[in-house]
Amino acid sequence: MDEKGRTTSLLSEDEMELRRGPWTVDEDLTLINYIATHGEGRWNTLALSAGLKRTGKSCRLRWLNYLRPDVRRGNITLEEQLLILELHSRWGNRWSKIAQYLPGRTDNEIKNYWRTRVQKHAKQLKCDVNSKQFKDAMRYLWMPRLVERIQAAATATATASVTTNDAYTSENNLKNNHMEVHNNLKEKMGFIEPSPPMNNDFVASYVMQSHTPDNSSTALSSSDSFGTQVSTKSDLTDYYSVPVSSNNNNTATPADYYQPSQINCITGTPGFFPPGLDFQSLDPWNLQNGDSSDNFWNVENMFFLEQHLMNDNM
DNA sequence: AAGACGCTCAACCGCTGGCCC
DNA sequence: AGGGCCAGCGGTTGAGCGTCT
Repeated sequence: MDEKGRTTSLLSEDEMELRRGPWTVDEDLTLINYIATHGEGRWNTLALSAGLKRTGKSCRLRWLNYLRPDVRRGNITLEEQLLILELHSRWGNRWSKIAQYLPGRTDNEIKNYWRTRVQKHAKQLKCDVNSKQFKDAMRYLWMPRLVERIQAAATATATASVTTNDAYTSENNLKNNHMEVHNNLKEKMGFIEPSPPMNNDFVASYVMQSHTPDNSSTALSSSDSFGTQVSTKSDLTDYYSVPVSSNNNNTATPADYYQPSQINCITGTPGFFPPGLDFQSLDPWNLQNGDSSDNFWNVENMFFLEQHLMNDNM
């Protein structure tokens, strides 16, 4: 018998009477205590040594997705949603890769978010989640709207912080967290941003890229930037190397996203938006209420998107 | 009140690639 | 070189819960 724990292979699952299904509190405590003492790794032997009648796989999953102390619980934030949408547009279903850029979130959680929220909307629109139409809708409607909501929330919090030190501290912590996420992203990509925005730079980068026509021909003009193909480093460099205009203090007006001419310029897709459609009159979002991106899929937007998809399919 | 339905998410399954012997 | 084991990944399932009718 070698030191790699091959003793586990000598026992069938039946012989070990392995448990399946939901974990009990006792099992959780056993696993936590064992890892606290001995550390992670060698999951099959860990399961045996800890006296858990679980497969190593099951132990690993329970630990990584639930018991790990740095696992973040709670709703996916707007910033996280934006990041997920963006990263998924670049890497496709590479959940673990995407999860690397959302500290504390697991690949399982992101995958579930995608399947339950994003794919649901695609289904409602009767289109494939991987179709160009849906991806366009995501990038040109959903994501810009997320940016707007994030900025609105930041503005509201900043205003409140004038009178509340605690709120100020909290906001700073939030910003620092986002900065950390984004800096981590840049660091991993080996990209040096030329002129970092002052505020939430990840969000700001969206604003700047969409306000920079020159850039539209690179990162945004083609459906190639969606797809499931793995993005190259140069793709990302293009994405972040947006010439920073005079507006580097994150005060760009998100409403610009909704101007048809600009969007057509960006997409290079004539007819994507109906001529004369006043996007600014489409304000389905309630900035004061709710926190869910689901708000986007209200009657007006659904109608508009369905119309677009129908036209596109004809 | 209760059954149907839909949603969420923890957990499982099957596969793959890497490592070790 | 080839077999066996392991960790990790993406896809899928199903229990639990809330909402609707």
